[in-house]
Amino acid sequence: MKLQQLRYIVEVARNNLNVSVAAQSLFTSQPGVSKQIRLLEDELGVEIFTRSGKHFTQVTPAGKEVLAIAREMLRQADNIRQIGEEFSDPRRGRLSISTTHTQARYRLPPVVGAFRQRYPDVSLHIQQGNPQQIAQMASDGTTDFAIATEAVENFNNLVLLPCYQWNRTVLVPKAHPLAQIGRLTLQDVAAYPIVTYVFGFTGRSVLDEAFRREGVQPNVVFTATDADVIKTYVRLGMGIGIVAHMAYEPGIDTDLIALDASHLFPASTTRLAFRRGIWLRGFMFDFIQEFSPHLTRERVEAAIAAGDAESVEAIFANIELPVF
Amino acid sequence: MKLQQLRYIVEVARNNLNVSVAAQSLFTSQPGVSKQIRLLEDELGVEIFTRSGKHFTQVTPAGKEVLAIAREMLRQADNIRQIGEEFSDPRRGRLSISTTHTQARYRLPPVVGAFRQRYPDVSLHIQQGNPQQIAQMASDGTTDFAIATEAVENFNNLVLLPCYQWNRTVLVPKAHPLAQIGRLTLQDVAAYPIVTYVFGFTGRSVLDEAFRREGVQPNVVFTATDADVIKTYVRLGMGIGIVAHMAYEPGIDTDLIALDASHLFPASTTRLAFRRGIWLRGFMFDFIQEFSPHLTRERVEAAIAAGDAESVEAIFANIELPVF
DNA sequence: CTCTATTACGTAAATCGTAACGATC
DNA sequence: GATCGTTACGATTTACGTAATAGAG
Repeated sequence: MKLQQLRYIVEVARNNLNVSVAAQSLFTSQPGVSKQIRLLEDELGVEIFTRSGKHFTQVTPAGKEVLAIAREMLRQADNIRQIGEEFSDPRRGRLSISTTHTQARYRLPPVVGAFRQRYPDVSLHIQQGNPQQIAQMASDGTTDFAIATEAVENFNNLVLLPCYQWNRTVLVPKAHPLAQIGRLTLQDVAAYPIVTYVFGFTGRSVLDEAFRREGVQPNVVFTATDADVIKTYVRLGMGIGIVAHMAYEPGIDTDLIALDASHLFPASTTRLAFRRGIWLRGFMFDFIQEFSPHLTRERVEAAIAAGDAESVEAIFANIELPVF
Repeated sequence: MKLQQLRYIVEVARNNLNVSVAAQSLFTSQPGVSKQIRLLEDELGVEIFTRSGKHFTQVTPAGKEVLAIAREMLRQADNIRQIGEEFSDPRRGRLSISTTHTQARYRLPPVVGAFRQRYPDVSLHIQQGNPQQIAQMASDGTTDFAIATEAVENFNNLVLLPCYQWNRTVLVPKAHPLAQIGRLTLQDVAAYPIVTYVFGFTGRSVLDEAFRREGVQPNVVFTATDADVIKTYVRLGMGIGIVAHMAYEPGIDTDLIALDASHLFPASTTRLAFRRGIWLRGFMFDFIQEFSPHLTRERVEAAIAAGDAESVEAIFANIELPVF
């Protein structure tokens, strides 16, 4: 059994059982992959894939189990490589993060700035996506970290770290009637057409739930995945915007009035997630703490050591999260 | 990085950093091992071992971390091999168990008999030892299962399955005065010299604790690690025996009287343990259930899936264990 | 002086790529 | 007929063993 062979079967499984495509993505020849898979199967005494003539048709039951362990082993091989890089040069490396527009646009810039100053030789890769994709990327190892408010809790191989809580703000043009009201009610908000996030993004479900609970029917006329687009349409007079508070930039959005809505909708919690079992480099711990000062290395390690989500919750039960 | 290289570094670490000895135990040449370790270190960019001249002196910090993961990977490679064997021939294989004399002598024989009948092609290897050694063997992979009453709970990489509870019996020769007493008290027992287990064996600590709590000073004149020896000395008139109830064999120990002591000492729980992360073959599940009928495959798998010892306890909280 | 790791080097084996083949859709 | 995996075969690389070398205790 060779690591190479495990790499081959995993890649073939990943590419819909197409050996040719797998070979290409492995930068090697197709017969080589074919041969090595056969050798592994001979050694183990079981077929990993079932063939019909010259085609791989499915993964055998034994193959399913072998693949699961093989994937785990390859991840551990990655971990060993990470250890090598960490100890040979702790200042150089790579950090990839999948996150939403809201985080990338409003919360991450100062964190990234400070981090880059401290670790100029660490290349940072930020990938945007919807919450589901973001969590998936961290879960399957495409990215190191996922930062999101939704969906991360649906993957049970992710370690979840609560980072901060945030509330919502209603944005209106200066001349809007609501700009004169002292304290908003849901009825006030529902009286006007609303521009806000698409479902599944940036706590949109919390919004819907709050209206539903009050028995108020909001008139959502336009949705977008990010606050920049929402603000644009608020400026066009299409309606009032409901966005995450951090999306309002005081020095820049001077033509808009931000009305606090923290009493109308429950706060949402943004979390940083990474796959259980990855080996975190020093600069990764530092990035986490830069993003959320209360997430010290000790606490993150405690969260990793904790088996299940409940034990992780317990670690952070007594820690007050910042609120934005 | 090759699995072979990982095997080499693990073996060198296991053999007090002596490459020559490690090479011997790997049935290969010493320069080969040396070379491969160098190649791995070059690839990773860190030294795994520190050298002073021509000697390996210690494991580097990076090496410690690499070794931990390497050991894990090699275990997973073993798991893959197990899967191969399971699916190519589920009836053939090997099962090794470390256990105490008490289990091997009184509890296991019928289980082993039934198991051998069902799986004649599975070779069974039973190793005896003291509870500490038994748990250690399962923990480091020397054996698949450990079956013991003590010590297994001290290794946090073991999955513990409660199998049954057992009480103690006082053994006396037929002519002994105690043979006339209806219901024993601790005072009755303490009135005579006692022959029982060595400390650390077969629930001896429970014994001591029960006497201490009652403020009674027992007169232990002879200790042994197994009931056969204890019975021999009881027969010689050296004292009364206190043994596990299952050590009294009605048809054979006809010259001894067994006096129930279940009300004097709390029951002890015997557990079956195996290292977290091993892949259990079908016959292993069957062996477990043969030993403890309530340990169905479903429950064992649930115990494996549970992260920590508390979650495992919860699974068996509502299950009544057999009492012997 | 002994023990131990490294270097040197030759041999054997494994890996990989190209080309040809055979089967499936 | 296009796609895809297997077989065949040759070339390169890699791994391993023996022998010689060099550093520590």
